[in-house]
Amino acid sequence: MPEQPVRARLVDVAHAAGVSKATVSKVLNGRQDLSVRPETRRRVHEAAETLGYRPHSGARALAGASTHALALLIPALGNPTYVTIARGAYQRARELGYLSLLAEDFDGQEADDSFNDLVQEGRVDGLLIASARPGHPLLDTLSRSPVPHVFLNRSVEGSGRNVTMDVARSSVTALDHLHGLGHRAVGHIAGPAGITPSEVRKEAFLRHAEALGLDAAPVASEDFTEDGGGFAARELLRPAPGSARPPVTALYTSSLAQAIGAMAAIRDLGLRIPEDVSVVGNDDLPVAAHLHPPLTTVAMPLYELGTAAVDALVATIEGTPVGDVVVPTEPRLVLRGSTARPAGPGGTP
Amino acid sequence: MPEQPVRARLVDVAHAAGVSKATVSKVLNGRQDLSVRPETRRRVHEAAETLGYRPHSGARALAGASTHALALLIPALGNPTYVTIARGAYQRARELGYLSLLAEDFDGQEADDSFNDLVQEGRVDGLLIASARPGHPLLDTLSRSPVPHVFLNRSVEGSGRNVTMDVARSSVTALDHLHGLGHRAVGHIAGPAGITPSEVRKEAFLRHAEALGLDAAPVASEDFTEDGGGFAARELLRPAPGSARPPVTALYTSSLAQAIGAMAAIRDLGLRIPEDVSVVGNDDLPVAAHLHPPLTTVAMPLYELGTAAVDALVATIEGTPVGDVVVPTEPRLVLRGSTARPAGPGGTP
DNA sequence: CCATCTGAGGAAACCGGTTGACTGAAACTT
DNA sequence: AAGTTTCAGTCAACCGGTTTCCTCAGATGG
Repeated sequence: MPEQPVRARLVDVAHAAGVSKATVSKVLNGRQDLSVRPETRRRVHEAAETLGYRPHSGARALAGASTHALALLIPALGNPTYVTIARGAYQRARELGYLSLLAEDFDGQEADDSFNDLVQEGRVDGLLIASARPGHPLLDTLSRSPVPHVFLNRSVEGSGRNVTMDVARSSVTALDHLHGLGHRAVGHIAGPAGITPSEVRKEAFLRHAEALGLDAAPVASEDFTEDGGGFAARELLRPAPGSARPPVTALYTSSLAQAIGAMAAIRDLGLRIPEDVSVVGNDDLPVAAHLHPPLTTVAMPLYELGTAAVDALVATIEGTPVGDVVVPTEPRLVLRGSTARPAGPGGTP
Repeated sequence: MPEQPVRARLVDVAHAAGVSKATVSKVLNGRQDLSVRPETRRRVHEAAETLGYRPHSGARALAGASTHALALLIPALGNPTYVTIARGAYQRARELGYLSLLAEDFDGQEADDSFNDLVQEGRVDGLLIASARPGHPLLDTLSRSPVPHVFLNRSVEGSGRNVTMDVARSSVTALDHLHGLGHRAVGHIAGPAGITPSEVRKEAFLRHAEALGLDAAPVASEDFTEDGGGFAARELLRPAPGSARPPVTALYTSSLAQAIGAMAAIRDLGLRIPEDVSVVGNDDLPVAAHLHPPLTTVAMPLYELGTAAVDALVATIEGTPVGDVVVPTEPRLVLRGSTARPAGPGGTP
């Protein structure tokens, strides 16, 4: 039976290794302000190993050191985008000796619940915040409190703590694809106003649409949900007065959920995908391949966003903040069945 | 400025209220082994309030008391089923003065990572385990360790710690619906073998199929994923040698993801939903309404499962375990467009 | 009138780590 | 040979709570 029924404590390890608590603590934490013989060091590690020693996080935190825990605050658990981010964060945190916890920071919540529960009660050393939005009470709290934190995905201008992806590039990638297929009128279903990636994606879309010389590039802003996507799709596809056909031949959405909602709406309108309307979604998640038709998406480096955010946060915790970071991996187009050449006046191929 | 930049500690509250640390601790924890004047009690609460006092969880844990935190272990973050469960758990935990953390307990992980990180390091008082499966290393660890825990959704026979839903009833509900529409050959896409709700659902399906006198009730077991559902659907719909049409007119799936995969497969086979094949899924989540066609589901009381599990765990932590629990709320049929009368030899309506 | 009881609250040990100051021995200086 | 460094590690205070005895004043009892 290799494991003890009771937790091994620091003094147990010290006793087993024949040294003092202080020595064990310093050795295990790899402090260099102490000189130990290699042989002693080895004995300590060995004793810790065989006893299955794990430091009590509370005791550590109390003693002024770190809890070695971080928390990732996400706006909606149900949004699969964050699953990938969370996995990246968890994995990287583990590699750095931290534990990454997950908390939903939803709107209905009391102002600072998560902050109080996690930070005020001393459970974590820092926050990865993916739920920032203008006016979020948390932002105010943070400005008055010295807790290390970074913003990921949704950034806060001027904070110098933003970890983001090249969202503008994703609009360019999507538009290039549609343009290459022959589309000359493309609608964009954007996310809510005020949320950074929404804004950036939208502006990049408009800019690149102009650069490509598109005939039309209307935008509708809605929630990141299925309903939002459906609603926006109906708006963008409504024929102009006097016309019989929709003003655009393709839609590019801000989220995968919006794409799902948009596809349902398109069909409700009696239109076919991709024959009448092509659809490109953002974020490549497993479900995209199982839609009908399978959805062409722009795959964002979500996993890397998680790892990069942890790197930035840990650096901040350790006193060497790194400033704003943009994940270097470029968005990548994943081609599936929801996009095709438009059936223009020129005739179907 | 109502909030201090630095955390208020117990002694600060004590000082502000003009009493000792001991008194504050006892008053705030509502211990009755101490008699205090109502007026003193009021002063203490008031001081704690104005100082925004929050006890340091680590200090608490160290002093032998509880951390007031629980962890919910789920097998897959991406599975939206658990989102609803997690919300129920979080909310109920909060009402009981606990914090519910979320951890993914995935297969690729080192044997007992979550256990070590959360329990061994003293971060939580108990575990809500939704990721049990036969042979899971965690089960072994738990049997050697006295950590309070309950199993939810997936149960462990004989543990006396299972919190489940009336899964058998969901099969009955689904079958009754299909039978009522006139279906006489229904296939069931079950979950993996060995996982309790899968087994129970499958057996209830077979039993009730026999009770209804169905002509055929084949079952295919696959993963809870889209791919699993697609694979199983192809198998169940394969015409018998010498026949041209599928052997069943309806499919009942174990998970929502399976239903999505099955729908894609059905269409790939050139069949229509619901004209050729009706589909009923388990678990009613937002996306079900946005599929094409919208999916008829059996809504399980997931939120209640989360709250009930927390109730059971907290009871266990406080020394009064409650034994196995079945959530009383009954599964409910949510009628949408994926089910219809079968187009039998008797002709389409 | 002194002993006892009860109500209201306090003193201090303790939980398991971390950390800066300190010590004893050996090695090196001069 | 005495003083100074360096090495290798130890001591003990401290973090912020909880909990187990205590104490002390006033009320009660005989």
